[in-house]
Amino acid sequence: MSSVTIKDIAKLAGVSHTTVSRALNDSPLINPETKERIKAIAASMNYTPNYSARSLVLDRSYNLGLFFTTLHTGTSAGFLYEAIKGVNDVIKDGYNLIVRGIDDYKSFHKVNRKNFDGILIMSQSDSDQSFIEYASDKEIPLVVLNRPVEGVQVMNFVPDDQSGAYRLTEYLVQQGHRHIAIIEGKQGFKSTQARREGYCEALHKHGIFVPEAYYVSGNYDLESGHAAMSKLLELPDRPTAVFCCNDDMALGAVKAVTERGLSVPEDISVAGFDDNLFSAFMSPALTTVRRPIEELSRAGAEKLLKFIETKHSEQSLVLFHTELVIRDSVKSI
Amino acid sequence: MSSVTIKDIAKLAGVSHTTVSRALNDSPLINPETKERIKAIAASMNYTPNYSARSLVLDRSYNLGLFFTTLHTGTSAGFLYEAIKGVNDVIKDGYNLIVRGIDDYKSFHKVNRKNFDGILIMSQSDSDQSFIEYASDKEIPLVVLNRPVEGVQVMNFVPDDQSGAYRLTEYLVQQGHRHIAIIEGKQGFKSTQARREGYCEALHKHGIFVPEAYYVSGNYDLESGHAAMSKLLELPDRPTAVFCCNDDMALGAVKAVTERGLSVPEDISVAGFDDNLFSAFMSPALTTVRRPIEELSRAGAEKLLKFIETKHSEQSLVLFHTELVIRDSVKSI
DNA sequence: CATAGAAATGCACACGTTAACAATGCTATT
DNA sequence: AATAGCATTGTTAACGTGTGCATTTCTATG
Repeated sequence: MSSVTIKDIAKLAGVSHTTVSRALNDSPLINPETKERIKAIAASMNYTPNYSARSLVLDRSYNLGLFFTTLHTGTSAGFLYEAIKGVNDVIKDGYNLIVRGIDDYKSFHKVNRKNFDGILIMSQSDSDQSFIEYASDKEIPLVVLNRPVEGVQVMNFVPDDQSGAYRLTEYLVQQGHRHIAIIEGKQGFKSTQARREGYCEALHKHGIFVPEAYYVSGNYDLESGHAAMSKLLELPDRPTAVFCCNDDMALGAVKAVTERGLSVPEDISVAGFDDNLFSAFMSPALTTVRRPIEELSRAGAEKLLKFIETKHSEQSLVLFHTELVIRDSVKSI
Repeated sequence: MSSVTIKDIAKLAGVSHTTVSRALNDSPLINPETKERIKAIAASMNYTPNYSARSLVLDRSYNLGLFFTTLHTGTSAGFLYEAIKGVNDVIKDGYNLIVRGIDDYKSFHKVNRKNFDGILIMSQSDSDQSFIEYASDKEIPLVVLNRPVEGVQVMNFVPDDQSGAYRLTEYLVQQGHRHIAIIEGKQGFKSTQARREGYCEALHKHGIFVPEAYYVSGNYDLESGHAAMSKLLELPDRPTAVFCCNDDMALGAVKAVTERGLSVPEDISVAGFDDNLFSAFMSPALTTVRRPIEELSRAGAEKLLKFIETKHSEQSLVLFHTELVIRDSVKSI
């Protein structure tokens, strides 16, 4: 039927709707006995509050946004999964989590303070800078994950990709590799740049020169890893190790190796980045860098909620440690 | 600053707020010239409507729910990803998509007609039957994906898992296998049952007896596939082929094979189910059954939107064809 | 006993939007 | 010229909830 309102309850309880509102919100103004009585009646009528009405007067939407740069190419399934899980673990029953790709919005019209109590942006590219600025402009409480953002004052949680890539590359060098290629991430993504820089930094420090042909572009998906590795394998001066900028591409790369009758790591070593759920179960198990996306998402969500409650924020940029995970896909030579 | 309302616009335009409302909603009642003038003013003040107010009076929330049985064990990353992508592709700017695990709700309180214009349930288990009944009871427009649901009148979109499993198993038999084991899905999930039944049906039809030890339980995640295959490999009468009830477990299973120095498919054949994004890139590429989750989600979302618009639904159960995908992980013997 | 003050409840309005109905001015038809 | 009818705009109430202020009742204190 039509839903019951506090006025219906009031009528039945013989009080005003004000008293009902206060009782259900546990106001100290109300006599404990009446309070209990009203709550009982409400339960028996199985009343559920109209959040639209509440939102209107309280100026809160109870909506939280989790936005990705895109839900299409560049965002891996594991990445999405971990982020959603992390955030959903933190938010209580009181909030709705709205998930969307920024590039799915034709206009940002609907994104404003009335509609969102807060926003988490899983930012992967400079391309969403305009969205970040828009949200900041609208004074929506804002947490940006994954990418360090400049120019705008936001709460920022990012994994230290560069030093992760650095340590991984250094590890390859320590295993005796001197011919190390890189399969890069999606063009324009900040993470692509950070990982390449870590890679270059390590090689430069050890005085290793990288020929142009060892830089191969990819876009973070499986196929691009496969295609890139295929190119590398046909090089006259084939590398002994390949750093793939994420695990998806590493899986594709390994495939390219095995389908030529070669093997990892005997004929060529492969390393990845992210430590996806599946990476430990690849054959061979993938050496990679763990990026704590779920923890980072959880921390971001907690911070956002606290900010919404207290309107007070302290720290603005938090770096999350990335960790070298050594498995079996790199050979010592 | 504080946001602008239609009354502010009205004041500036020298008309009543009703006229503004009508103008912005393209009512034919309004003189085209005033309409344009008002729209211009609204844009210049960069007005954005308060959806809470609109929701209150129109009795629509502009929220759509996409609910999973759980976001924890049993839901693979690829599954979540495809579903979200499919639905988000369909819904327009006008709707918010709220993603959540049903088991994350302490109480269903917030789930009601006022808060959700419609709900998609990606149902994986009988355990969410109570949620489905709850939503149906509240008369929320409801689409159930992935699992055929009984007892409740809903719009239902499900992949034909059983016949997929049947065809896959029959294929294994055609390749000469007579010792075929199964690594099962999560206990209590409907898909687990359907796939087992397809498997049994095929073997029974070909008069093949399955020893008790060939039924090994799993829970759809990588580790369980690994553990289950480890058990099978230690059997005195080792199977020649193993049907893993999803691709994640197949990956784990392959791992168990290779880390014993054996190889797929030379020493043992492995098949999966789902056709995850990564399956084509495994080594060897996985023979599996494609389950069109993204298409199915898209179809479900379209149906839901149409129902919300027209309040009219025709067909109630739609079966989606599953397709055998033959790759390299099964040997002919 | 008078009264100050606390405890409990109600009245009335606000939030921003839509829509039924009323009102106004104008045109065309008789 | 009177009037019916159309085009356009305004008046007012409604959606369900929360809250400042007024009101009532009761208790304790001098």
